[in-house]
Amino acid sequence: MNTLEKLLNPEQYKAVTHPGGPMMIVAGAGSGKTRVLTYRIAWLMQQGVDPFHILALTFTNKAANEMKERIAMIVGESEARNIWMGTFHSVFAKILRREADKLGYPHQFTIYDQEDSEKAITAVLREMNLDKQIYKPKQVRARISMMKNNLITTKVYAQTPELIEQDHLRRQPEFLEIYRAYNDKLLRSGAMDFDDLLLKTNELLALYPEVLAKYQRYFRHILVDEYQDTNHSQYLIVRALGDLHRNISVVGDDAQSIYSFRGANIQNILNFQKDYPEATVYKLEQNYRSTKIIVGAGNSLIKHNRNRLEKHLWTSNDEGEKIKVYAAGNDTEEARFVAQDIAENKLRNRLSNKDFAILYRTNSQSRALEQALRTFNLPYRIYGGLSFYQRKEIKDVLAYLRLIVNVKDEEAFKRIVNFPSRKIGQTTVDKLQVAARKEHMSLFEVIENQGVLSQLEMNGGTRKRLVNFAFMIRSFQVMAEQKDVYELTKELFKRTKLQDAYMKEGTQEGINRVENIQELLNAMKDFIEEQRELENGDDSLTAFLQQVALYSDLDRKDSEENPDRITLMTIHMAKGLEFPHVYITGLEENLFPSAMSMTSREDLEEERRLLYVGITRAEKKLTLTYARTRYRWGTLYDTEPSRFIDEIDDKFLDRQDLVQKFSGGARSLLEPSRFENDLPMGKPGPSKPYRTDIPPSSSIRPKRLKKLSKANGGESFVSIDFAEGDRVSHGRFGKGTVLEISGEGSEMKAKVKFDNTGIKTLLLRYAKLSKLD
DNA sequence: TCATTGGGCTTTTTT
DNA sequence: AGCCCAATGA
Repeated sequence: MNTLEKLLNPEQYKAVTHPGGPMMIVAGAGSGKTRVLTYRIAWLMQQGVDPFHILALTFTNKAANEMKERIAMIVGESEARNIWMGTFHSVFAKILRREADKLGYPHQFTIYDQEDSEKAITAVLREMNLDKQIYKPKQVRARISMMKNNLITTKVYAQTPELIEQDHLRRQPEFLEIYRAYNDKLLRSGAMDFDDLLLKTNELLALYPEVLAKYQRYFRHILVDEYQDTNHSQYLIVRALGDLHRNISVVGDDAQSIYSFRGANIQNILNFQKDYPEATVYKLEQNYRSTKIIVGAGNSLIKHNRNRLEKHLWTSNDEGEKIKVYAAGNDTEEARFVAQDIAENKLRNRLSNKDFAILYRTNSQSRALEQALRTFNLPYRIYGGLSFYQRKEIKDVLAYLRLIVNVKDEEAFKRIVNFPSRKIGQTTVDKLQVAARKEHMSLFEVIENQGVLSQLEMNGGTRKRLVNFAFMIRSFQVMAEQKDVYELTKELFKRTKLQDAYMKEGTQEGINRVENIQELLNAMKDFIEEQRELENGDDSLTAFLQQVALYSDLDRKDSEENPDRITLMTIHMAKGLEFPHVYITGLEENLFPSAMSMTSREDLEEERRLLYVGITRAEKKLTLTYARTRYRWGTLYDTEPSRFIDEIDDKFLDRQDLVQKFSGGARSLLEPSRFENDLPMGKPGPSKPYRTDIPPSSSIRPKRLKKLSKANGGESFVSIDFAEGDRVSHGRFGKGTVLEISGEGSEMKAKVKFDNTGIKTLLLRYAKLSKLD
């Protein structure tokens, strides 16, 4: 028996050493799917396959990085890093960048995120004089996205009478025209949206047989993780690229398909054997993650779905505790129960915060939970919602960089042309947009084109200011050739007076924004260092922007200061993760299952799979909660417990909700929970080991997230007293001596003379400064 | 052109 | 309740 055989169960072993040709691994939750993929890739390499010839597609960047690390431990770092591994989006963005000119795009094309796309659509509507009430930009974007994911280009669309008819029935007869204008705008902007990254890859492979042949020869082995969540566009790419060698391995679990709203097509996995008749199918049915109770509960729930592949998940793990079901009077109490339960559990069983996850259906549910956790001084980390790179101030700075890299980028242009104020208003931009469309140019080309610009009706001052703006961007371009991202951004920040613009607001928010930009600068430094450590690293501005565009909140590194935090996230984000103790909250009709999903069997089945994903995240103990009343849009609604609770076999459940008295809920309706305003800052107790430093503001979400990330810095450094003359050490600048301390609280700064790097003034809040004894 | 304010809309999930 | 945006006035 060889080593590999000892590490794997028989079925896993067979899959790992599958000789060649198409194969599908149907891998139940917690059955060692990642393990199999990892070993399979390592095994291939040990068989002599060159890492350059392996393409491994994952669902998140995080999954890709983790897998790479694990492979590196087996075959060595230098080999592992040459595997083509990443998300569909990032891998094909890279390939598209190489081949961009073939599609009429610049190599430096921008990637539009959802917000950019939506704004571009809004601009199209404005230019076309269409009513935003009838053509809701969000809806239009979603429909275009759906079309692109199914390879329905404007051309195909025009030839499909049913679609045109649909539009008339939907009272959106202009949809096709909007779709066209939007694409035209993207092209003129040298920009692709997320869906384009896949669609254009398909176009590239279809239009250029020699390019297809090149990559077909190149990728001798293709592995796809989370195959149940691939959409048609992704499916076609895999099929095209794999057609020569036919070494396609797909791994997935139809019971965990939860992304149909994003175009994912569960049929891809259900039909794999039809697509590849010679395919071998392996089934991983032993669960190594969870207790018998949890596995059993998951099975009993998913049984209610009709559309699925036959398999039976089992485990030899302990029986475990029954799943507690708790009903709270309202959402605040639900949150309080969860927080209290975690606090007790932690003490009783000597657990860490990171052993717990609180999952929910919608991001908006996180608010109440956050507040409750703060009340109990439990440190937590929220994933999702607005990621760092989606914040206004960050996008502002990035817009400058985007424009420097690609002057055609229209969304970037509009974002900053008048920020900080240059007295270039909407009216002027409208005129530019009209001209750009007419001349088939980008906005930037218009303002640099004397002929076109002089035709426009505007006063000389405005025209001059536009020319100045163009000149400034051009001068930054020159600067970008000599400086790295970090240096460039610092200089840019200074010259554009962006800082003043934020500070001028005179609000805490303005200060926070400047701090966030400081954090962005740190991220840039990290990026540069990281890339320079790599042999074939790329620390260019374009590379940075690309990474940032495809960055997801899950990719965010754990804070170094306090990684021990409770995880809060949507179930969607939790896919692929596991935690000893899991709470799933808000199990109510119309919330989970969502009200939007109750019209069709397919949608309802997807909601059920979603809960299945949630349940199977738990290793040891699972708790399900719901609230009898819940605030939605500011009004209190009565709720019904989710039908899914009753679908789980009763023998796995501890139905505390049925024995609870009704008192809690009813009273709390009359008087607001006494915990509501009882926040840690209000009464700072004597011993609060988990102080998270979050103010009890009723502030908006981004601000709160921001404070959370800031809290890391605060926590470990606020307590450190620096004094003049102290010897200190800094991660980047090395050792030095404190010359001066100024400012107070979060604004406290230290002027430090570093032995090798000179004098720097650091904001103690985020400077990674430590005291040397 | 810019700042303020009230009305309307929102919450399904995300690379 | 909170966010975005259009309308309004300076």
